[in-house]
Amino acid sequence: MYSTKEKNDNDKDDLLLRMGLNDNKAGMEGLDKEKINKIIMEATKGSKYYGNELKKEKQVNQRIKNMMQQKAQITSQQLRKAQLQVDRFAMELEQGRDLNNTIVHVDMDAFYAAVEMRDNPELKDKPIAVGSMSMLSTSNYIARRFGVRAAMPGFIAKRLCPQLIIVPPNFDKYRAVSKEVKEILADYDPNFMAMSLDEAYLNITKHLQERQNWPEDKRKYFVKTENAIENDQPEKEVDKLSEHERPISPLLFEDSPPDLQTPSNFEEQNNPQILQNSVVFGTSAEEVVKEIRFRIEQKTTLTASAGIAPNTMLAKVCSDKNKPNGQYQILPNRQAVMGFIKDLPIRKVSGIGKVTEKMLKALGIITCTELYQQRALLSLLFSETSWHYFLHISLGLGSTHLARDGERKSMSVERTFSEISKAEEQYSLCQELCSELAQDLQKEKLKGRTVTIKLKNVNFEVKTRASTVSSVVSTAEEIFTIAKELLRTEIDADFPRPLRLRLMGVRISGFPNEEDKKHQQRSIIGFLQAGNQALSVTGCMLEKTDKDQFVKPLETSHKKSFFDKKRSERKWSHQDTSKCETIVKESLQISQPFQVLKKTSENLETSDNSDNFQIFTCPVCFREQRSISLEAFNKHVDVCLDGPSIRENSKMNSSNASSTEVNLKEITNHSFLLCEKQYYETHQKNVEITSVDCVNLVETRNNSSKAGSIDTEHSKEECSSLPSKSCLVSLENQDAELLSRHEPLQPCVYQVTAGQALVCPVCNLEQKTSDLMLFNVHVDVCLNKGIIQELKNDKVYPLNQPKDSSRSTGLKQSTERTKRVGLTAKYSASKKIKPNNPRYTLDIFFK
DNA sequence: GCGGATCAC
DNA sequence: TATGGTGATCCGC
Repeated sequence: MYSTKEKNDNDKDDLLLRMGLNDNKAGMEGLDKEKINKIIMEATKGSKYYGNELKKEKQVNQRIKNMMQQKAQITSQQLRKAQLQVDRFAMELEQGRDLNNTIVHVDMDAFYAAVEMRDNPELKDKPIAVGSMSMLSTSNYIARRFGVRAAMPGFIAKRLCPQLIIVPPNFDKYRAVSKEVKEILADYDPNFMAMSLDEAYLNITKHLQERQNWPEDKRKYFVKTENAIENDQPEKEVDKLSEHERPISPLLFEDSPPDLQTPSNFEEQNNPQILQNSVVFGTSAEEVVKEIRFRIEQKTTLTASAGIAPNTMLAKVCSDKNKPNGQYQILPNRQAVMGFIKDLPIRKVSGIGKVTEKMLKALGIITCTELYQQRALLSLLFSETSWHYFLHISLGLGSTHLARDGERKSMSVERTFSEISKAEEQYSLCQELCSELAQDLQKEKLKGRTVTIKLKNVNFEVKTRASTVSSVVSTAEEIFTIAKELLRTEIDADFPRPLRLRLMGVRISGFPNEEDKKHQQRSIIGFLQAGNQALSVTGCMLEKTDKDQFVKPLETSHKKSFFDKKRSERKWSHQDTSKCETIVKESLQISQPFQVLKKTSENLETSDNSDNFQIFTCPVCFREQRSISLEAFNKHVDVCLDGPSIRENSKMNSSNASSTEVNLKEITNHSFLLCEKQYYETHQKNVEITSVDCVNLVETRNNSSKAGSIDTEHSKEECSSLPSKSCLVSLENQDAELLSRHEPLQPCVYQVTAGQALVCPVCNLEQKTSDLMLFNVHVDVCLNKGIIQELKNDKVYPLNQPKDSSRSTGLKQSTERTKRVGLTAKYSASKKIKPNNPRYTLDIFFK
C-alpha cells in the first residue's frame, strides 16, 4: 500500500528516493522534480530519521564494497565454470517453462484515496491523501503531481502541497469495499489469492476454458449509471458497448487513458430505466479482465488496473503498466515474454527492492537483459536462493499457480509513540502489547513457543530480542512474563542510561503445526502413563533420509518453477521435517526435568484435593507450583530458567533481598568457575544464605560482572592449575569436537556424601531440598541457566572467560558456545541417580 | 534459534 | 511537533 507500490525507476539519488521522492509528471499545477527534492531535503535534513537513513546507507555501501572486492578476486576460469553450470540450469528452467496458465493481477487504483473521494464529492478535484500528519498510506493522482506519495509523512506532504487534504483512514470501509470486489473475483477463480485489501492474483485458466462455450447472455452485463439501482446480473438485451462507449462513473483520474473516459454522449442518458445499455464481453483473457474491471467499477464506482500473463511475476508487472484504470497482457508465448522482459528494469519486479537494486546496479545491472547477461557472475556473488531467483526473473519465469494461504507463522503487535524512557512505563507498555497480542492469538486459537520483543530507540535504531520456551504460551500473562525478561535484559544492559524508546513491539511465533500437536499430546500422555519409550534418534534420521530421497527427484526434475519449488520446500518442511523434529524433541523431553519432577510430586503428600491440580516443585526456585497441567508447570520452569522473574512472586522482603545480595556478590565473583577446589571453598562460605533464590543469584552475578569487578585472571590460574577433574576444562576444550561427532561428553562427576548439605556446584548455594533428584535437576538447570544468562548479555563472556582479555578470541568462543548450548544444553542434561546408595553420585553430562 | 536486514503492502 | 504496522524470508552466525 505504500511506497513500494509505485516503484521508482529513478536511481540518481537513492536516499531521496527512500524518502518517497519520485518522478514528477510535471502537471501544470504540480511541482517539478527538482523543487520536490529540495523541499523534501529541507524538511528531512538534520532529523534523527535522516541520520539513521544515512547510517543504513553507509552499511549498504559497505556491503557493495565487499561484494566488489569479492568480484575482483574471481578468475576467468571460475567464471567460465560458473557459466557452464548456470547455463545448464537455465536450460532446464527453459525446458520447464509453463505457458499454459493465465494469471491475472488485479490492483485497485489509489484505493483508500479513491474510496474517500467517492464518498465525499468535495474531495473529487482536490489533492488528497489518506493517513496522518506523520504517515500517509496513499494519495490521489492530483496530489502525486506535487510529489505527495504513499509512505511519506504528512507534514512533509503538506510542505509540498499546502492545499493537500489529509483524510484519516477508515479501514472498516475499505474492508467492506474490498469484500465487494472479492465477491466478483471469486466468480472467475474461487481460489484467488488476495494480497491485501486492494490487490489479488487470479488464475483464470479454468474459467477461460469453461467460458468458451458460454452463450452470449452469460457474458452480458447491464450497465448502470451512478443513480442506478443495484443490479449486477447480466440480463437486459441491449447493444454491446465498445470500450469507448463504456460509462465510467467517477472521474477519478484526469489522466486516465482516453478509452476509459466517460463518453460525452453518455451524460445525457442519465435515466437508468430508459437507458437500456448492456455490455457483452468476449471469451478471451483480455475480455475476461475487462469484464472483471467493468463489474468492479459498476459495483463499487472504483477503478482497477490489471495485468494478464502466464505467471504471477509477469502479471504483477503488467498491472502496473497501464495504471490507472488500464490493463495489459503478455501473450502466452516465449517471444512475447522475452520481448516484454528485455528492457524491464529489475526494480519493477516484486522482490527486488531498493537495496538489491543498488547492489545489482553496482554490477552494471539495471534491466532484465543485463540481469541475464551477468548470470554467471551473480551465481558466484550471491547465495543459491538469490541467483536462482535472479535467473528466474531474467527468463521471465514465475509462479504459475496460486499457493493456498499457508498457516500463519507469526503474529505481532507494535506501536510507535513519543519518547518513553521510564522503565516502569516501558514495562506497562509491554504488558499492554502482550494483552493485545494475547487477544489476537485467542481469536485464532493459537499458541506459540517463541516470544520476540522489538525496540526502536529515538535514533530509529531497531533491536529485536527473542526467547524460545519448551512449551507453547498464549495468555497475556505468559507472554508478558517472557517479554518482560527480554525487556529487563535490555534495560539492564544500558543501565544507568535509560532506553529512550519510540517504538515497542511484541511478536509470537513457533506455532506448532498439526503434527506437532499430535506428537506433543502423545508424548505427554505417554510419559505420564509410565511407558516412556523413547523414540530413537536414529528413527528420526531414517525418516529424514526418506524425505530427502522423496524430495530429491521432485527438485531435480526442474519441472517446477523456482517459486513452486520454494513452496513445496516449505510444504515439506511443514509436513515432514516437522515430524522429524518433533521426534527429536520428544526424545529429548524424556530426559527433561519435569519427568523427574513428576515422580517427585507423586511422592508428595498432596494437601490439595482438587483432582485437577498437581503439585510440582520447580527445580530452579524450589517453590511448589500448583499447575493444572504439566505444560503450565513446564512454562514456569522455563520462565524461571530464563530469568529472575520469580523474584516478583518471592515472599522475601526487600531488606532481606538486598542484604543477601551483598553477600552474593562476593561469592559469585568466584562462582564463574566450575572448579572443584572452588566448590569446596564456597561450600563453606555459603552456609548462611541457604534461603536465597537461585534466580536472584543470577541477576546479582550479571550485575557484578557488568561492574567488571571480577578477578578472573586469578581464578583462571587457580582453575587451570587444578587436576583435570574440572568440568569446565572438558566443556571448553573438548565439547566442540565431541558434539560434532554426536558423542556424549565425559561425565563430570561430583560426589556427595549422604547427609551432607547439598550445595549446587554452579551457583554455590546450599539448596533447600534434601531430595537428591531434585537437587540434581537444580544443578542441571542452574548450569544451563548460567550459560544462557551469559549469552543473553553479549557483553559478558562465557563462564570461564576473563572479561577483558583477548577480546577477539573470547568473542569467538562465546558465539561458538551459543550454538551448542542452544542446540543441546537447555533442559537436555540428564541425570543418573542411585537412590539407596549412601554415597550418591551425581553425573552431569551433556547429550 | 537469534538478530539484523530486506521486502511487500 | 512529526517518518507506520504486520508478516514473511534470508543470511550469517
